[in-house]
Amino acid sequence: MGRTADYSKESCAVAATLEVIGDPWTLLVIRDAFNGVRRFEQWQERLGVARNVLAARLKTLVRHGVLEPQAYSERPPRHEYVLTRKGKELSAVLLTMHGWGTKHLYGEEGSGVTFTHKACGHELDARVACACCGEIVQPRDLEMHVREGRLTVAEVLAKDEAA
Amino acid sequence: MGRTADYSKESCAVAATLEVIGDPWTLLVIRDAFNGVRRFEQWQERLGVARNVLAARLKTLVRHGVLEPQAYSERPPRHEYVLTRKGKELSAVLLTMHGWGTKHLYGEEGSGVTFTHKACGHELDARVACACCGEIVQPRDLEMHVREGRLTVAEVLAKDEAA
DNA sequence: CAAGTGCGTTGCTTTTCTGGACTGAGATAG
DNA sequence: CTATCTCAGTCCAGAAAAGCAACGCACTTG
Repeated sequence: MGRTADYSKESCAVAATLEVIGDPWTLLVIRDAFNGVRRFEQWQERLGVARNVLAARLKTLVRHGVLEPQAYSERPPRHEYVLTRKGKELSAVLLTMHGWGTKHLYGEEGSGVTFTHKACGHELDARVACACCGEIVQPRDLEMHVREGRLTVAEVLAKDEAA
Repeated sequence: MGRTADYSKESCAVAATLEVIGDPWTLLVIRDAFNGVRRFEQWQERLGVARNVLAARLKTLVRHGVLEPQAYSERPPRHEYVLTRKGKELSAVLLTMHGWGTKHLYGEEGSGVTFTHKACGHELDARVACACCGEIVQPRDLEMHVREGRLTVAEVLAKDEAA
């Protein structure tokens, strides 16, 4: 494609997140990472994504600390990519997308991918809860606010890559 | 850009969802919709997105039933776009992205956009909960499964547009 | 020493975005 | 009753990014 979309002048956590995981394929790379994929060839084969694009995605995910390269062989020098804690916490995004797609696109039968909640053993139906009061958040309970004078996405991402 | 990425052969609710909201700008269009934006010119001005791209995005969001055109003037004939129920439920995705970006990209001070949970009056810190047992879902509690023989994303989206 | 594996890079084509000008129906102003 | 303004787009040239396929390189295996 040409993903020229540039959200960097915004000053919003959603826009900043999109700057990290908003490229085409990126979220599917992460999804597969949750399913145990760790190596270039595995992603390439499963997704059918172009090799140069995959290489670019892996590079930026590492740059942003979502994936971490880990050597699994000295000779020949080979490494695999594992999810960092930061990366694992993207499961929240994956789960809500999965939930929405299951409810509104796939029907009852569900899609070819499911998540199990090991704590209770059931297939997970994800809801968003408020960390403060614990209630399930309904769209009508939301109010969005905009504040001025915050760091732009560009500034925030520069810091993020430095870290 | 050139978003040529084609997930349609996949058979996964995440991929299907990406096919609807995975285009650049789309999620920011929806974010602004939650903030009360309803008209072409408003989105265009706020986001600075190219007009043709915005027109294309609005069209596909309508096609997928995320936005609904609603006349607000007969003469001249003008309409605005309002979120459907399906669209409002994308708040879950927005909230988890916002949460991740706030935690991992912006720090304590937060970004320029916040959500308030009207039920408890606090700034919302979104968590993913299991609808079945009510527990907050930790990444480590997840297990992903792949099943065969499900509808492909292409098939599901064709149905969705028909509906 | 020939072929294979894992992980990319390089080059060329195609698709999509960007930016800006332009259109068209109607409202508003003088 | 012509001239400008608003809204909601469309159109077009050019740039940026993805798609595809071939090649490179460092080792290993037969």
